[in-house]
Amino acid sequence: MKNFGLYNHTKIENKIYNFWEKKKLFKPIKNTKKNKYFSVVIPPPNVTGSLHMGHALNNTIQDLLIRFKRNQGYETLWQPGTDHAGIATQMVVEKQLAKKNIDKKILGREAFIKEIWKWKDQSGNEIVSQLKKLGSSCDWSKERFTMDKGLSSAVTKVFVDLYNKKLIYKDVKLVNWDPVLQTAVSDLEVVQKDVEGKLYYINYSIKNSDEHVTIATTRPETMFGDTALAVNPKDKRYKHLVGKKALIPILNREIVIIEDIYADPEQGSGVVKITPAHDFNDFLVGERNNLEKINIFSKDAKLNNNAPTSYIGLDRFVARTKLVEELNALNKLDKVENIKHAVPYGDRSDAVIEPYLTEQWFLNAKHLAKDAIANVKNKTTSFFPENWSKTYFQWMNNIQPWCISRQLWWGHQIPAWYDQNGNIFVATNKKEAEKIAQKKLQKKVILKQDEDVLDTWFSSALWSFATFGWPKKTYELKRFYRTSVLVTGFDIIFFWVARMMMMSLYFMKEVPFSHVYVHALVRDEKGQKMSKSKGNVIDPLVLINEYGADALRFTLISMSSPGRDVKLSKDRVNGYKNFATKIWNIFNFSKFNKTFDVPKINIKQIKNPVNLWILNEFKECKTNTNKCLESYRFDEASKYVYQFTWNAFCDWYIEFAKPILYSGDKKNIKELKQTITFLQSEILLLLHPFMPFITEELWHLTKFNKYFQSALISYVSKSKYNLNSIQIKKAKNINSVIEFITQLRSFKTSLGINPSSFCKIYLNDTSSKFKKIINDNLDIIKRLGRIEEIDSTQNISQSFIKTILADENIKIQFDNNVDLQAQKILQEKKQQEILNKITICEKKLENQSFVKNAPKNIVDNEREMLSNYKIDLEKINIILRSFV
RNA sequence: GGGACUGUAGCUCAAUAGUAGAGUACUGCAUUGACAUUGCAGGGGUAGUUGGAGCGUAACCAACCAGUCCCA
Repeated sequence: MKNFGLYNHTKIENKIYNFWEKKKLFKPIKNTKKNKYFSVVIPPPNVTGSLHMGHALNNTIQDLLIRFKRNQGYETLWQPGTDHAGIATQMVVEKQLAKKNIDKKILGREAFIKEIWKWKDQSGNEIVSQLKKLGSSCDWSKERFTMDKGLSSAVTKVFVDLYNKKLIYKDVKLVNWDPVLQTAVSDLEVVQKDVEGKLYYINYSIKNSDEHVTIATTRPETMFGDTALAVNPKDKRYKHLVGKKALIPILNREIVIIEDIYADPEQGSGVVKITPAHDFNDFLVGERNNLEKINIFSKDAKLNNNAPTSYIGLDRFVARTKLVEELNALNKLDKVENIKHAVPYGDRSDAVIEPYLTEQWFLNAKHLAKDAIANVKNKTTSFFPENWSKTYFQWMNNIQPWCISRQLWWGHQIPAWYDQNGNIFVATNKKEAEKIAQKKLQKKVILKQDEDVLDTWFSSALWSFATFGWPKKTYELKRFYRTSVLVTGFDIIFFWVARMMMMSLYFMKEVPFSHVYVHALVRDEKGQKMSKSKGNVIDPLVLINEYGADALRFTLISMSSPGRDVKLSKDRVNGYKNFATKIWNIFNFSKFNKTFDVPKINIKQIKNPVNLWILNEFKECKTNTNKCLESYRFDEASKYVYQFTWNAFCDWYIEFAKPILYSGDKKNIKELKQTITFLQSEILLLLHPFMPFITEELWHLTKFNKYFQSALISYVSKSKYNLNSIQIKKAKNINSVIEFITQLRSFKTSLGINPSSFCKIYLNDTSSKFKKIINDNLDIIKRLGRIEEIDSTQNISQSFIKTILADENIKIQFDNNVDLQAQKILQEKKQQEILNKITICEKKLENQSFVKNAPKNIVDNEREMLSNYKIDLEKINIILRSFV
């Protein structure tokens, strides 16, 4: 075969991934160096999930880092897994059963959970196969699940330990209650939405008085649970009412009028109704004033026996309508205003959340937060970008008790048992609980386990150490904890990062990760959040099919600027598909021209300036890329590799290489081939973390795998080189060559001369250094500059144009007639530009405070610039004079 | 209400306070030995506005304008 054919990502990607998996190349390769390890735990996607752009970005970045470190010889583990997503999963399976007309309540808890496991085994791992499409090099043999045996026993142990330390406790409190799912949810699972609503002004009459007060509420039905009215202690208007009784309309129950700072004199009438069982603020007022808490709802948010008879059993919104009508009829409704206000919704059910009084399990997060705050403050764990630590602190400093119980079936059932008297026994299993109970009560007791399960995030919080086998002292735990970096989105800093910090510090006595890299949200090209309802969702799998995983990865990486959202457009992805094609074709070029040699090189022996130049460029590129990857500047890193590969290597170096290749100079050709081959192997290595599929495929097609006895994914680079000073000088000369060629092309274009037409160049007015550079690289200059002849001796006297190229006075002769007027205008334009620069420089240098205050090197630099500009001006003036 | 962030070329974004850049789009030209998924060249900037500190600012400070997000 003459070449490798056309680039076709669909033919490559699955094949390569299967190869990696089959050869078990994602497994860590052990080494004995203490700190030469690199580990990442995956943010476990929901089992119900399917890959969206957020996942794609998140996992691309992790894979980039993992592959980068793996190629550097680190013992590298990317720990994968999924989470059981309590509510979401239960909902999915419930819906499936509903289709078959099966009610989960009739089915019963045990059978229902069996159904969920069945579903999980059949279709729960879609997300994993999608992660593979992206190229994720997780060690799948270590895949974990938050409900697997190991994690479940870790969860139990953690619960029992924290209970025994009194950090987990039961409490009757207001919680966010989801009346549709009929479970408590945490603050974080509640979304505040701004909606159009109504503010109802209701008159409460004062007992034994003609007076009444008006209170305003958005939820009038809660008045059945009122236990007080409050006024501000400083509010003189109502001083006379304090201590008196008011009557709840319709119900005619007496409630007391109290003073409390919560009442804001500026707000409405200044009187506020207090419903401690149905409002978080009122709850606190109730605690302060020893008010009764009257619950008026049942679990599904229908009114209970505490409401008037005609309201019992009505849904909260039906009751509201009925109540408003009745109040109006009784003349108790002062007015109704339309307002916009924030209403809490459940993020899963989209139901309006009710503050609801129940007994739940809580974790004393405030206690655990102390260490978690301190370790970020002292940078044991640092955030990238650093700014996100502020968000972390803000939440941690105001942290509330974490409600960890959920009234669901799917999840870790709480390891607490009750006897018939309601005594609680917390233990790792029923037998243990019985033992404890027996010891305590001195008799045999029948125990019943708590029906509730734990919040899914409770198990996720153990992810950073439980996935390594904790509490067993495994090799993984010893080697890979603490993990190197956590890659995550800012939206789960509270949900997950903060909670992992707390749990890990408590149980491992060490932070879970050294770095937290927080990446952005992926938006559409207009900067809008992707959402199904807007219909602007771009499916990563569609992009992978169309453009290839490599192209998608490179796009996401290159757009990950810190502090910016990723605005994704298909055009960009297509652009990087072109980049992949370019890479492919450069290897085709080599194959076609038989430039492949063994990728071995003795850098010290390299003499040709173009080879030295590209080696030097590569070295700089690699240094810069590595630096950027270490500091999480992925956008910059991708820029370096892109520019080197396309601009330096393909556009310039290969063009330089052609005249050598087609010459008969065997020695020169050999050196060239060595350089090309060496750099092609290095380019594949450099690009591998960004574009793993195409690079691995080419690594095999070139047989580099045979030579290096390793697949690219696990090849550890050892090449290190420095050019000596003579070599560097030669390499730098090529920059002058490039400058000369570029400016010559530009000059031709500006004169309207066909750039492909040939010209003659006379160098007799140029410096001897420049002459040498040109003569040393004559072939490539002639070819790339389309120059027929370069003469440095003759002084021609007619039909030439003078110009400045690469800061040198050059005479050029063209075959066809040249528009001298255009040339003159061009030079005059340049003259003006230089004059402007000279003016700016001079002004600066005339400014005494600049000369006095600015650092010496800056002032010197300015002086040098000025003198250079003056030289340039003189050169142009000579040229302009020749037109006269 | 509290907090965080952003405003630079048509678009997406860079740049230690010291000569404002890249990708892409656009315009023109090119095509026989890797590649039109290409090459070469070109135009395009009152740095959101206004003040202030500073020899000097896109960058620092303040206010305002516009927008995004988080918490309540």
